[in-house]
Amino acid sequence: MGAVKTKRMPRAVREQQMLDAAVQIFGQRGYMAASMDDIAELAGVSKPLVYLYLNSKEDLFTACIRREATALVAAVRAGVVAGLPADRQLWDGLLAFFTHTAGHPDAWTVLHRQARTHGEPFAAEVSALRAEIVDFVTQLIAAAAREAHRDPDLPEDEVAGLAEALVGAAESLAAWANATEGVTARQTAATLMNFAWAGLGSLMEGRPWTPPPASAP
Amino acid sequence: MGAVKTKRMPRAVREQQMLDAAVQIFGQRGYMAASMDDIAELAGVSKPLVYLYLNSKEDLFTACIRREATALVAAVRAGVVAGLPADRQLWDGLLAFFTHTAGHPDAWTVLHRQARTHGEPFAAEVSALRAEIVDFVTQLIAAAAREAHRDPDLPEDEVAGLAEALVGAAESLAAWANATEGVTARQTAATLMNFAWAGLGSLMEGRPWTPPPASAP
Amino acid sequence: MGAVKTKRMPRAVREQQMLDAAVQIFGQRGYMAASMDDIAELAGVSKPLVYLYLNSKEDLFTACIRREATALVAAVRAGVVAGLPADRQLWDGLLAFFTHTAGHPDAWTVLHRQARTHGEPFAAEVSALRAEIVDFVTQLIAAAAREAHRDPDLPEDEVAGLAEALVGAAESLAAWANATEGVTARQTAATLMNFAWAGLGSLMEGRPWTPPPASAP
Amino acid sequence: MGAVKTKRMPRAVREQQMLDAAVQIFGQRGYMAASMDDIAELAGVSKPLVYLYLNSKEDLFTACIRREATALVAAVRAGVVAGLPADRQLWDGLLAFFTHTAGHPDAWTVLHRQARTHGEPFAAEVSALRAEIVDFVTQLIAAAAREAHRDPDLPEDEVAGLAEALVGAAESLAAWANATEGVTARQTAATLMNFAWAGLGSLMEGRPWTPPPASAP
DNA sequence: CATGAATGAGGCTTCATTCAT
DNA sequence: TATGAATGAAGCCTCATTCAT
Repeated sequence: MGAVKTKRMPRAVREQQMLDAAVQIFGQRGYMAASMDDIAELAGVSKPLVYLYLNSKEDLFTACIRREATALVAAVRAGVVAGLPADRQLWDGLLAFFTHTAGHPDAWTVLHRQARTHGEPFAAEVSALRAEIVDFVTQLIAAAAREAHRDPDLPEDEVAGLAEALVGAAESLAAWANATEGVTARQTAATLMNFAWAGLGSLMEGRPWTPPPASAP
Repeated sequence: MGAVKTKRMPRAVREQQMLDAAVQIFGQRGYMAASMDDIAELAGVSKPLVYLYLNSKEDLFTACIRREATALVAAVRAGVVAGLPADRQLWDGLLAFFTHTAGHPDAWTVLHRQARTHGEPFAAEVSALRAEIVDFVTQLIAAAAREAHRDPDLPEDEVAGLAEALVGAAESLAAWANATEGVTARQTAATLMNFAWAGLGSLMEGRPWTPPPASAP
Repeated sequence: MGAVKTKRMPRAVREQQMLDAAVQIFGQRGYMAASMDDIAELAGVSKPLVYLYLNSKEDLFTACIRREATALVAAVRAGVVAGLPADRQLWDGLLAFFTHTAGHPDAWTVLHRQARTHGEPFAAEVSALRAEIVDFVTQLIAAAAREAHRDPDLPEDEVAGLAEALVGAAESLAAWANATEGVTARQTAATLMNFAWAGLGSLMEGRPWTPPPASAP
Repeated sequence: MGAVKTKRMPRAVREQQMLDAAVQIFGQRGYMAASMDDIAELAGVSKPLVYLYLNSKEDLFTACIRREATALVAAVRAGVVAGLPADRQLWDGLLAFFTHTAGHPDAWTVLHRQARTHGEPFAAEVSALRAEIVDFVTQLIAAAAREAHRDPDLPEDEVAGLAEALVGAAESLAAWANATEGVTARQTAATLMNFAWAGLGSLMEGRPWTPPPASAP
């Protein structure tokens, strides 16, 4: 099922084939369990060529992360139109996000699970991606609050926390959706929008909620 | 750094030491990257003893998962008082959850990331844990709705979806809180409570949110 | 299925239990694949006791060989009555031999296969057994020839070769009979007696056979 | 002592070197006691190369058995000329057989002792070899009987039994000859030929032999 | 540009054997 | 007499990585 064995391709193309194979193997088997043999075979090239182009397993994995992170951010960016209202932008962003993760499940596994599961060279790569998305969501939430004329009373901390929670939920849902049969990206996005927008409180007459005081030790 | 090298301990004690070491190593390095050598050394015993008591790397990992899953469920149960109002129960549960995950970060990594990242013997172990917690949350949400006299109109599906999303967000936040300096369990719990209770929608005049129609392809 | 676990038995009895277990395990699994753990467990004692009584795996194996070799020789001796004609003695010996090997298949495996398969400490033990039996057969053949008044013309070398061939065939047949369902010791002995007595030549008018001259190199 | 260390040989050649080494080590030490390290060292290569070419200890052993079984059958076939009388064919076959086993003692040990001593993957391999030889001998015996005009009265069963016994004796003798100083293949073949042709009965007036009735228990 | 040949290092697992009680 | 606790050593196997062509 690997790439058709064609000889003498330009380097850029060969590299992409290798990355395709690597993402698939890394996503399905995990970083440590993936073997360079398997990747080379799936890519339809010999192992020394993989080393010639991509140096080492670590570099290869890093290249995968970078390529897929870039692609994911680009997909989300492409889905959002700048001038629209905040909730519409959030919806569009989520839809683009879940569409991309559903379309590239191995890539999402690599980014969400494998890269974070293994030590420092890789976790940092994903942090950039995540930071960018959290930042985008933070701005949307702030904008939404502004549009709703709630500007005076929204502490920056709380916005950041909400954004973090929303992104965390989205990440979780993306993995869950990929692992579950018959869930579309639209459905996943709608679930999260409902959760975020309506909340549980709205079920209960909107009365605000405050934590009880910490009990004495 | 490892356990003090004491000779001739009863089997039960040694087993716990081994599990302690294993959780730490598995949590920090991942299942595949963890070596039985390292675990044995950290536990202060020789490798054959680890095999004598715990059979194989796979069995050792499973034992870790089971022990930590049991401990986590027990901690959450212990934090919740049955008769109180639903929102208070949810708060108490979340607080206990985040307190436990913050106090046992390696254990949480093992449960949340490592066990899920590697195939079927392990994922199933965690599913039981997760199912139990989702169930608990589902009942709380239903109870909350009942308390708020919203009983007629809450489809079971929606409650289940909300519970899923809430648990997913909690899982993500636990990992995030462990990875972030200076975040207390109370803060993490409060963030999630706010997100879940107030929702984003309450920021915006409470108007319900509906997805736009899918654009033509 | 191991020996019933009874405490405080006299040493001699315990030792026999251990040897019983060892013969069974060595016979079924082979010397190298047999583990002292398995033997101790089957014998119903702890491993250190095995070492206390029998020193080492090598010594244990040697003890097995010696015990079984002695028993086999004794069985054959007991089956033969001194004064009878040579052919009757041979028959009785073979019958006793095949009866014993059929009744103690693991012991026969240990003697015939395992002991010879592994290096020098063990092969020597079995050689004594074999030498004794070959010698017995040699004398019988010589006696038979004498009874038949063929004394002048039977070179010692040829007698020895015939004895060797007969014993070899018997060893082979014992293993084959144990591995084959529904073959009795009598049948096995009869097969060999027929082969030895009648020979193939008797099928062909008894004309003697002589090797062709070696072809020039 | 090992093969001369020549680098970069074509795969087929290296594989034969490895099999040579494996047959020697397996034959001298036994399957379980042989270590892949020793085999690799004797072959003059690193262990991973052995695994790359031959997969596993089990596969390596099987490859040895197959190669040596094939070679032995080929040697016997080459020694026999089809048109000659049956006794001459049998003699030629035995001579070729004992010549080959004497020339390749380790190979014979592998086939006769090691392969049979260890369980099912291997025993089956040798059974094919044995079956082929038994078949060949069976036909020769039948042909000999026919040449001697004994066609009416030779039950198939008896022919088969005689062939079994003859082959068993040959196998035993081959091992014995290899273990005994100064015995040539010609001598071994002659011993067996005499035993088979003349029989012991011819020493004793040719009177047929019948077992005494079983004694009452 | 591309690869067949080759390996050092390390991981999982098991075993014979001993000590301290 | 008897054993639960413990380990040094070794074996099978795999992998990332490099040469020489």
